[in-house]
Amino acid sequence: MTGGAEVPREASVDVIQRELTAFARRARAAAARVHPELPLVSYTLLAHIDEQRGCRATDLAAHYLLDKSTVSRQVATLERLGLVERRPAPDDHRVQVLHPTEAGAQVLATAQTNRHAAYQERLRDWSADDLARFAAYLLRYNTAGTGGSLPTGNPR
Amino acid sequence: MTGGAEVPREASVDVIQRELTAFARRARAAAARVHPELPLVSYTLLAHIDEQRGCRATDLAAHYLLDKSTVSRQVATLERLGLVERRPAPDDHRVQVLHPTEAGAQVLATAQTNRHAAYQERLRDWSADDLARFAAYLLRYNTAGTGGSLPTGNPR
DNA sequence: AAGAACCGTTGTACTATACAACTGAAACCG
DNA sequence: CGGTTTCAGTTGTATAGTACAACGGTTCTT
Repeated sequence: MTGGAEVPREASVDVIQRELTAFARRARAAAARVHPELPLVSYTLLAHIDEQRGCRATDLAAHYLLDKSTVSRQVATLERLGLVERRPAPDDHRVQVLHPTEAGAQVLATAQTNRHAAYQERLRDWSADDLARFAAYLLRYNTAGTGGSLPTGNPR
Repeated sequence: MTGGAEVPREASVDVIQRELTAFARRARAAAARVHPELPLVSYTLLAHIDEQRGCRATDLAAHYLLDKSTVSRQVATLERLGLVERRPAPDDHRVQVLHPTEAGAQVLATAQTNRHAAYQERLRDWSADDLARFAAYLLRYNTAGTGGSLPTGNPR
């Protein structure tokens, strides 16, 4: 296998396409297993809010290619659950800055721990080198795609 | 960077987790761009039916970790669109074997071409070696996960 | 000050999905 | 053989997630 470029590009691209698709199909079910207590997308948004140390709904929409109405409702859910709070921006009354509450940070920490454990388990047999290379490839793949403007043409 | 196992496992697992998640989040939107004419999941199922040269609804459910009711409705949609047909299995009257129609095969071919082009474009700058290795890693990752029994605990 | 641009909410509609209850067919078993 | 269990698929019901469109405040631009 280490011979030298024996595998044609076409075939590799095919495999990548197929496997990434397969992954995506199952991601949802997998996510639900890891943190069943939180409505999945809400969790993702909460994580982003936390990472950013507070952000606006519009930022979330832009980052995840979601409609602002979708984000609005997700945030409303998170607020109802007491996981985020909205702080009106003093300088711009249109904006509300979102912050995780104490409870939100807690939930997030727990979920992250679980998820992390699941990944650790799944990748247990991998060598450190393989892990590093796989991570690098994924990073490369994803950042390459981020450039496109993506017309938000989701199914409706 | 090629020094030797400088990157700790933990960090790589983190990156893999984050990037795979990011990928999954965007997969749906991306899929819609590539073949907007077909309801996404229906497309996936149709592709599977085609690959298998005919299969049962139960097979689809098992393969994609979907409830049979979900598959039933998806198949119904595909049938309504004239993309698949059901042939009662002669030996077992419970079973209906699904086959793509002419039109179904056509739609599938077009969508696949588009999707393939999108992947080719995205992976244009990659060397054949990198593609092969990335493909191998994805395959390894996904097949490792397939073993688990996965209690189908999807969000509802 | 008028209009444009922006932020977020709400109304409406649709897809994807699950679980539960059901019908019909086949297999098992005593 | 006849009863029970198992299997395949459908339908009822409920929910998450999403989009688009229309709207009400806010801020910026000219």
